[in-house]
Amino acid sequence: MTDPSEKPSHFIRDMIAADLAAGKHTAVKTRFPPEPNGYLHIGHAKSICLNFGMALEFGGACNLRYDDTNPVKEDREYVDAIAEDVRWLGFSWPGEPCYASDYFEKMYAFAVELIEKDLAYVCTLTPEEFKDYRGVPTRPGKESPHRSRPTAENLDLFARMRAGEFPDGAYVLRAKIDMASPNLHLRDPAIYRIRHAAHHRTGDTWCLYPIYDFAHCLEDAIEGITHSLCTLEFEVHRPLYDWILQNVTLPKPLPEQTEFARLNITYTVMSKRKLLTLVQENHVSGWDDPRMPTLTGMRRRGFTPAAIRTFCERVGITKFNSLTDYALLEFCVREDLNKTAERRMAVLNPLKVVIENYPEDAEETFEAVNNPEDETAGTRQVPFSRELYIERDDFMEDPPKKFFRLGPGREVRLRAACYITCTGVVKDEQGDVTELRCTWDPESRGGGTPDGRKVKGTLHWVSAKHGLKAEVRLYDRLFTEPEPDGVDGKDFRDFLNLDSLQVVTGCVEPSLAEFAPGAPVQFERIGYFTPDPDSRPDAPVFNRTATLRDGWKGK
RNA sequence: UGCCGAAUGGUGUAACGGUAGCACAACGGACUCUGACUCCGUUUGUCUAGGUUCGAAUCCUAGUUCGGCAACCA
Repeated sequence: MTDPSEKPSHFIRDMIAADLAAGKHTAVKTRFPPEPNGYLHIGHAKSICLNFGMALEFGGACNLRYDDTNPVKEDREYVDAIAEDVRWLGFSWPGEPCYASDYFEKMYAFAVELIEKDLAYVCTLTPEEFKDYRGVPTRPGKESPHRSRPTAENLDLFARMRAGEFPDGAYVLRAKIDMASPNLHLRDPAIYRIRHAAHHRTGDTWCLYPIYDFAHCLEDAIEGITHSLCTLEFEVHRPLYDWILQNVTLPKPLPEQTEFARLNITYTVMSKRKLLTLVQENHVSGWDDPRMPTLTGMRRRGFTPAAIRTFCERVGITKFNSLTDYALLEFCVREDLNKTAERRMAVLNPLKVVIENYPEDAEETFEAVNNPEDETAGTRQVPFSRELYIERDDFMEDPPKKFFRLGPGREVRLRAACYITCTGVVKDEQGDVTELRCTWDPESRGGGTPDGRKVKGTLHWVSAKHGLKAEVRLYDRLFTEPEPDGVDGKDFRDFLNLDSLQVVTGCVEPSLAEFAPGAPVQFERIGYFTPDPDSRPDAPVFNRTATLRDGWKGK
């Protein structure tokens, strides 16, 4: 899929194609500019797929750039995790990642240029005064008394700000634009603030840091970005983005900012702040908790890069604030995993079955297909013996007509093995079923019989003697509300799903011990799983990625 | 009551003045050694009101609704 015409169009793809066709640019250059203050989530994946995707599609390049202009919030830990996540998603960037902090010296020079052009001034209003002077949307602001400070004095003060002569917050550099603008961002916005804080890369070199609006457009220009794609909340910043670029000396063409709607998915939250809260308050085990919408969490959960990329493509790119159904994400993983995951059998809620007419000490193996969707996946041998486990849900003592599974006197097929008929039910004092007595038909070895009789149900099973005990972590949506952060007067934590994690001990096919964390597997008739990093061959742990679709649902 | 932006089935998206299409979801059916997969079918839509036009989801006007913006955050 390298031909853009094969994909459904969206306005950004159309715009880039038009820009290229018009000769506005000779090559496309985009960037993905995360701030290293948290882990990447599925919302970032949309942006990553867009930015890297457009570059790939049009034969250009996309930079990974850390927008690290605020040392108090950023950390090295995040830098490494972000690069790993982008790579995992399947994208690469030219050379080393870029850092806004690499441009601090250049940015400083651009700030000096603005001062020299009388387009910036040092202001000593306190933050409270600053806010007061800015005014409100419906009323113009008023000009700072320092607005007319002479250029030489501005230059001197700005140099002394850099030299560390003043404490945090004492002075700020402001762009001189228009205090009466209906756009608040144009009312002489602050562009540099004093922060005596160690930066994760530049250390103590600086105590003066540029603010986003000033820094970001310059980062784009310095890197020769042609299309600066960001989310809708920056739409009102665009006039300032353009103003900065137009008022300093820069080669043309200048980068242009285009905004698109961020991703929202039902039953989850998508802000770094809220995700951080979940981590800090221990509602989840960490950023990589499989219930988190973070890429690291989804990876641990068993989501594949291909599934996430397909999802991002299907969600589309628009300027409309939408809420995408989690079911679409689930569909995308199932679609991918159905083709790639090997099948195995695992019983999550075991019910013992004794095959009365099967010799006590005998055992044999049956050949099972690893993946019906992929012949090259081959087959495996599955051990069978007199005592087995089946799923408790696959038996009903008094089943309704439409129940295809096991019941007294009923015959079913054991997947890849043989037919069995239930001949007796053993119960404990409470009357709960503890064991099933069955007989098998040796003629049905392999799953069919010479007389050609049909059975409606096929059950998965595990030989009691050969099966491995495994911890299985069943994950469900983290929230009970489709829009946990969209309910008036309620906090998103009010909607945490207390049953989002259920841990069971299952009995699994021996061959499952060989699976490595991240490797996808389908437990037949149950769902898609992957071993957790906690998993060990002698103590396997599986995370449920997604259930299988269930067309029966117990009706 | 300021500015910016957006409105197409339950959800997400396409159409670029010429038959409103696709996907997810839901429902029904076929197939089936996974009640999976696959296949077939059904239901549901252009925010409202005017206007331009042979013809409007698309262009114009007015309105309605929703989202964003008042960190020395990004």
